[in-house]
Amino acid sequence: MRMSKLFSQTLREAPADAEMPSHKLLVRAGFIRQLAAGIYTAMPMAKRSITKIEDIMRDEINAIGGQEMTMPVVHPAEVWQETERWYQIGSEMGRFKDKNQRDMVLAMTHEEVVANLTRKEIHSYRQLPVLIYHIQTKWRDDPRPRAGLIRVREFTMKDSYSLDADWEGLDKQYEAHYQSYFNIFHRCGIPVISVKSDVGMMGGKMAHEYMYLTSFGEDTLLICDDCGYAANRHVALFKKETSVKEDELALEKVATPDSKTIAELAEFLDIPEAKTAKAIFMVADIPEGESSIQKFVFAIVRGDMDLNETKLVNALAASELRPATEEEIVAIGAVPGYASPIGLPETNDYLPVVVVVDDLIPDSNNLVAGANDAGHHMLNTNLGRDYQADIVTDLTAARAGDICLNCGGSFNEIRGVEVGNIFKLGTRYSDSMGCTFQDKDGKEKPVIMGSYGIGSGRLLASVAEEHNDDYGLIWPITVAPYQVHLVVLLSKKDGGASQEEANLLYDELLAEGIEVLFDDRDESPGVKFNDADLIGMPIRLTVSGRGLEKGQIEFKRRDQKEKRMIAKDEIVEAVKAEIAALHAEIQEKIVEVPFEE
RNA sequence: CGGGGUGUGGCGCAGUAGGGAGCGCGCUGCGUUUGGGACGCAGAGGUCCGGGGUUCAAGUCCCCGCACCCCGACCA
Repeated sequence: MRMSKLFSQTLREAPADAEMPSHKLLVRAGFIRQLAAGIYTAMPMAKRSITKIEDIMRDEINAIGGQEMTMPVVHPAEVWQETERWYQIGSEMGRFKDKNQRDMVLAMTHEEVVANLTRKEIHSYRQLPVLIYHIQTKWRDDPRPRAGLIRVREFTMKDSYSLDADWEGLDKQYEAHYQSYFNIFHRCGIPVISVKSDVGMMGGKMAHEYMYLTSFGEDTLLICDDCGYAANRHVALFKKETSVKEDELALEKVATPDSKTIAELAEFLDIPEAKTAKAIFMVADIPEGESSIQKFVFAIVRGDMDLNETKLVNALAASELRPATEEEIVAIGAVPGYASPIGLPETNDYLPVVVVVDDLIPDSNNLVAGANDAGHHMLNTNLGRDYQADIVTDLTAARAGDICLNCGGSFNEIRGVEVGNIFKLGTRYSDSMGCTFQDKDGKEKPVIMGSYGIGSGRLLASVAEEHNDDYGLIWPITVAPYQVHLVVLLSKKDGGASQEEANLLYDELLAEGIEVLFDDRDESPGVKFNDADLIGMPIRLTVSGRGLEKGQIEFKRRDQKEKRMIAKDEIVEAVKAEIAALHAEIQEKIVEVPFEE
């Protein structure tokens, strides 16, 4: 490709709205352009990289038996109603009506379509197992798109779906993906770890996320350096230090002016935060058949702990959970800032109340809690005696320094970007959509499903995030839009010899099947070199009068400082050898990763 | 959805006290230059986010919207 014809330009300065290095560089280098919040165009060079990433995905998924297809982006609402996700998912789902006023959905993912196909196509155990996949656009109207391509609303994802006759089959396909996903990320040049995750809106039995670790990541992970336990903060389990059980003391109401927060309260009473009970108020939607009921949730954790909302959602089997407003707190008869389940009216006109208590509370007695009276708290509150819980379960979020449940080591907290995930769906979709087959024994059984996704744009951004320096991007050979950046330095002195030589070399490289970006623009050397560094192709060749005097061409790897002068008639071979070497370097990173439950 | 911020040529920004729409880069033409974002000369390019209002006069003051960014919530 001649840069003089390339449909994209580099920018000297990044737009003010970019913060992450990958975002700034992808924009500056001319790879991406924004159309609206979370909606981007992939410019020609980004498109080439994405195609390479997707070809790696194809290669790996084909290798474990995948069959590529294409499923629609627009779905009739009916299939989403059948699985009830039409009702469970809120504003994140793109909905519109077609010209006949039929409800339609923009695909967020494709379980419904797969299930719809499965029930039509799969009738016998003889047709199983199956692995199908496609690479397709998704729309998720995220409340807060951010960080360039990392978190967007419209994106392309490779999603595969496994169909099996039994659970052992699912395990096999799940574990095959487990390794093949590592291969995909390693071939793209990024290190990842797998962590246990919440199943979220997908439903199902087991899930892993693949995390690319970076301080700019949006997910918080807890990692035990001792035993290797790694989990998303949403689900991380940890060993709670139980307090020594004390004798129950008498309930006592005390004045605690201006002590609305736990910190203020502990300070005022001069007690540790662990001796207080923190109440968090939420309103939950809990599905019941095709509709759902709202409940007011009173969540209680010890004052020194944080509520983990994912754990709360799972405990309630809620479809939505949001903080309660002050008005709502008042409406159930509690006093904001001084609320607790003690002395709440039995009934209220607003919503039914559910009290959910962390499993540390039954062992922690004589805690200070709100008195439901402005400026007052209760001393020595005890679960069971002073108030009752509807649910007692693990509700708290693990933090750095917490104790690993497996080995007693302590957790580190790190940030990561989720670049892929795998789910054991089980029969969640088969049951609701009636995907059954006749087994060997003649009985009708539900198809066992799994689903596995990787976003290609997010992966591209992660590669850019991993591979850059102060001057620009540094693409791994497997993902680079072009393998070689050919620069010609123009000079009138040489009578156009450099230009002529560069043209010849360009044609020769192309004839050898090498992908070349040729900077044939009438620009000064500084501009060309800076652009070459910014765009970041793995190999740079420079044709100039200076080198040609000795019959040589300059050769430089983007990820290395040294430059080499190579004889003109050896340059093509040298480039081919270096490309092979770069591939070999990537190849070394592709390793087997033992599957961990 | 809460909190914070920003909207002025393509990009980055300035715009004092309410009165002239500017600067740097980029872009066009001509010339000189050519190994790390060159130089000279001449140019083009603006609904100052939108809508109301105040005023003789609004980029600037007031009201109402919208968009985008950041933190949180949520989410793959």
